[in-house]
Formats: sequence, C-alpha cells, structure tokens
Amino acid sequence: MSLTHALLGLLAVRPSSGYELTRSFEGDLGRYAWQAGHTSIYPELTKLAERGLVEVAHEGARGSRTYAITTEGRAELREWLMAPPRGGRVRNEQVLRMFLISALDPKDALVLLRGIAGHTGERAGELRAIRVETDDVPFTSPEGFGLLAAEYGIRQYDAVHSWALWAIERLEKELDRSRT
Amino acid sequence: MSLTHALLGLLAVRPSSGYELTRSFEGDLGRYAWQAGHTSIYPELTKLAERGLVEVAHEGARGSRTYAITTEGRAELREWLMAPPRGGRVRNEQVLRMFLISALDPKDALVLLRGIAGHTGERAGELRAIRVETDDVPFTSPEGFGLLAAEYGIRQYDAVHSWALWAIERLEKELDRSRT
DNA sequence: TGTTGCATGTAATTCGTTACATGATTCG
DNA sequence: CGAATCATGTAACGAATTACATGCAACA
Repeated sequence: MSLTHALLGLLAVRPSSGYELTRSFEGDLGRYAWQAGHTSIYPELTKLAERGLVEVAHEGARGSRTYAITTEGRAELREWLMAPPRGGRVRNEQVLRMFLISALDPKDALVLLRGIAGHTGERAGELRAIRVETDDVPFTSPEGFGLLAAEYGIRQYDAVHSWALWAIERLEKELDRSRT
Repeated sequence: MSLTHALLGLLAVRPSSGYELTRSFEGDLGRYAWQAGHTSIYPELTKLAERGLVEVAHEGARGSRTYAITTEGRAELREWLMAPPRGGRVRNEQVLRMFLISALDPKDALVLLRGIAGHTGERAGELRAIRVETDDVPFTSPEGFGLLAAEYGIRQYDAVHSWALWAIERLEKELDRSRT
C-alpha cells in the first residue's frame, strides 16, 4: 500500500498532524499522484506508529498529535524509493478515457479530442505562469515538493496536448480519405 | 466505477468473451490506463447484461460466452466519454515516487533520477521502434486502440524523461552551490 | 498422458469511501 | 454567540485482490 510511503514521504519533509497531512493530499500531491481522505490517514498513522516508523513528536491543542518520522521510517522510505518500481497498479480514469476514444464514432471523437487539446493547453499555460514566480526556491526545501509537481504537471499536460493534436490530425486525414 | 466503461469500450470495438477481455487488460490498456483481473470482470459482465448494456452474442466451446455491446450500451459509453471528466481519483504509484524524491537526501535523489531518465529514455525508444512498423493502420480499426496507446506512451515517457533531466540539472546546480 | 492454455467461477480478506459523529478553538 | 475551521474518530458499505477451485481442449 503506497499510502504508507506517501505519509512517510510527507513526514520526512516536516513533522505534521493528521489534519495537515490530510490537506497535503488536497493539493498537487492528490491532484497528480495519490489521494487519501482523513479516514484512511488517521488509522494508517496509528499503524505506522505501532511499527515504529513514525512517532508522536508533540501533542497540541484540540487533541492534535504531531507525528515525526523516525530513523527506521526514513530507512523504510529510502528502501522503497530506491528499489526498482515493481509493476505498480495504474488506475487513471483520464487516461482510460483517451484509450476509449477509438471506440467512438469519428465525429464524436474529433469533438472530444478538440476539447482535450484546449483543456490541456490551458492548464499547461496556467502552470507555466506559476512557475515564473517560484523560480529560486531551492529544491530540497519543503517547497521543493511543489516545484517538482509543477514541472511534472507542465510536461504532463504538454504531452497530452501534443498527443491530442496528433490524433486530431490523423483522424481528419482519415475522414478526408473516406469522404472521397 | 470505470471498469464498467472500460468493458463497454472494449466491447464497442469488438465482441469478446470474459477471457479475452481479461487479456486486454494485460496489454497496453492495463499498462497505462486501467487494470482488472478476471475476478472483477466476470461479475461485472453479468451486471452489465442485467442492465441491458451488453448481451451474450454467442456461446462457444468450453462454456465460453461472447458478449456484444447493445445500442443502450453504446449510448451509455458515449455519454460517459463526452461528458466533462469529473474529478477522477488519481492513484499513480509511479508519480507518487517522483513526488517523494524531494524527501530523499540529494545524493540518493540523483541516483534515482538518473535511473528514471535512463529507463524512460529506453522505453520511449522501444515504442518508437514499434511505431514505425504500424504506420498505416487506420485509426478506427480494432488496431487503432494500440496505436493511440503507443503514441500516448511515447509522449508520456518523453515527458518523464525530460522532467528527470530537468530535475537532475537543477539538483546538480544546487549541490555545487552548497559545496562552495 | 501430462502439461499448457482456454474459460469461468467462489470465498475471504483487505482497502477505501461515504456517511455519521463529536468536540475544541478562533474570529467576526 | 454563531459560523467556520481545526482535529479526530467509528461504522457500514462497496469494490478489488488473493487464494482457492474446477473442467475442457489441444498438443507433444
């Protein structure tokens, strides 16, 4: 289960409460990589604490517990990250949609592809605008996280954008050919 | 649940048995978009048949049932595909790994990023080689599926490749700066 | 005739989500 | 003092995986 390692990763950057971790998953992390609600996070933190990978560093107001990663936790995270990625289960609805486009009739497919091309072009532009502002943030700081995410997102959107344009061109050519 | 629509999409391209559908998920579809084992597929086909979205078109040897999509099934698939993609839950272990790299110490991060750059470069090359051979397959044929997949994969690997190179350069610069 | 591949299924367990539920603090 | 936010939890349900299980057919 990758939630384990997502939490270890977040706690490796800085100690956090379950509540703060929950909000982390609502940002770029959840947008591009992994989602989790508080109902999975709190029990998982308890399990991690039992395994000695994290510990309660501080108890604050309103019953909040700030967790910190332990040395063993860091070792576990490192091992997982450095190991060759085993066949992870991919489950991406967006990508599924793209694959299924060839099951549509060509006219519908064109409409859809044009929508995708427009949408991804816009998003890539938005991210590029953000990037300019955060140019000098060091990589290894807590903000380095968002930096990696933004760059990744830009390239991701660009990739889908160029793919959609390629598919549109190819489809239009085929429609032309079949019309004559 | 997207398994529903993945099955409808596959059956829209050609009628298939549960066994054949299972194997479809082991190919490019499962690699990039959506995975499913036969233990989810068979019950789901039964449900789809009850809802009238698919029907048993043919019963063959060894108890095999070939399912075909119905008109209602096609309508359902089309509606789902053409509707604006609602906030789909992303859950990509590969991407998660990339995000968590900033939690590693810089030396480990460099090793990992170099591995990723190498790996994605290779894969993109492999896919490009395949593409040359299947250049004239029409889009709307059953093979169009794989075509879309291959093109998507190439752009995907290229994107990650370029991202990894960017991250390596940035990290090396930072290590230089901190060394002096 | 024994192994591989085709073809389908059930049962137990795990995982995650949704809905429900509570209480403290801050801010206007 | 009422609303929003912080902060955590439980219970029920649904979906998906793993393990278990069966049987036919082709082929060497």
